[in-house]
Amino acid sequence: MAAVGAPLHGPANMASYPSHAGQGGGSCDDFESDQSAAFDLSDYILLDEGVAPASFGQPETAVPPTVDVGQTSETNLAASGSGGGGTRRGGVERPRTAEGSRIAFRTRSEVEILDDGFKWRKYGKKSVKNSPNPRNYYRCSTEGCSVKKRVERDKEDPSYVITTYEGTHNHMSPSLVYYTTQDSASGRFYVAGCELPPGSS
DNA sequence: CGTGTTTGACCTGCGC
DNA sequence: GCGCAGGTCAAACACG
Repeated sequence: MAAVGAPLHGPANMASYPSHAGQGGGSCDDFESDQSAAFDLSDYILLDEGVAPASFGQPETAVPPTVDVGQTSETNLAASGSGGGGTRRGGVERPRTAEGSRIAFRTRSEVEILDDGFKWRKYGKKSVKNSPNPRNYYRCSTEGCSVKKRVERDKEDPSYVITTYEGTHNHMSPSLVYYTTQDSASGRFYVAGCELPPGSS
């Protein structure tokens, strides 16, 4: 079964993964107000075996290995090309390291650009066969960070945006640094709270 | 002028 | 071996 998370709003428990514009302010109230911007995180799907993204805030033991995304009725993400060839990706399939962990989110949003606090640089746009909507390719613009994400609208419900993250940030989100903590043992980042610590403003 | 976006071309892998 | 499809590159362009 696919690791489809329960419907979520404003991923306060997802340190560096999708949220929405306006998060720069960084507070619970912001998440509430985000909803007015037509953002609703509906599903999250782990596409790849391996550790959860460091900033995802979950021990990797809690992460189901190798998820069959194709089982997700509305989110045939990796299966978008599985009709004839499974995940036939272009030549650049990279080794599955921690950098190669992938996770997809399905969010309801009017805008495709979900500001997760990181700075992304668009490097490509491609129309995909099984979807009338083009797929956009972004790369984390932080130097030394090779995290990528693909953004496309749900072919079945264009009101949903499917965002696929690939890789793990090796740095903190500029907008989340205020309320996350780093585990000294693993070096991973966890959400410490939803409010800015005193004196951080 | 610097930064980011757009867009067509190119590369690579897979199915037939 | 060929064609198709996805992913990436890079030059041109737009904007602040």
